[in-house]
Amino acid sequence: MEESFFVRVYEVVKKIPYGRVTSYGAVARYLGAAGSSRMVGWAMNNSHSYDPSIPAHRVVNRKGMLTGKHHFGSPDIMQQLLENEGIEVVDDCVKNFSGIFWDPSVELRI
DNA sequence: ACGTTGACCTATA
DNA sequence: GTATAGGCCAACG
Repeated sequence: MEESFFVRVYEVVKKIPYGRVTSYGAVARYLGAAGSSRMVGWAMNNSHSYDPSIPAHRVVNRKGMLTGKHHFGSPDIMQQLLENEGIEVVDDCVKNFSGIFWDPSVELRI
């Protein structure tokens, strides 16, 4: 299975449970590409080209801040989607981030 | 083809 | 504790 790094990211992101969020670094580390967190961001950028259904809104940066909200077509979509799942978002930052944080390298345990 | 940018993270000063 | 630098790999100009 020679799945590209991007595809790997998509698979993990789609496995994120409801009402949970994760960070780019966590996904990158789970894929064994710790340090290449930027590639995860690029993967999200191309996510619409592979699978538009990818919940990229559940992926935020280390601070829990919605850094890529501007890439959803409208900067409000990401926050709306998160709030729709019961996630409180204030000032473009996820509340109780550590509480709803979902780490694939811990939950999936590879 | 080269240079810069990019939805980031970690480390050092 | 805040600021700056480095690194990672791929795509865009």
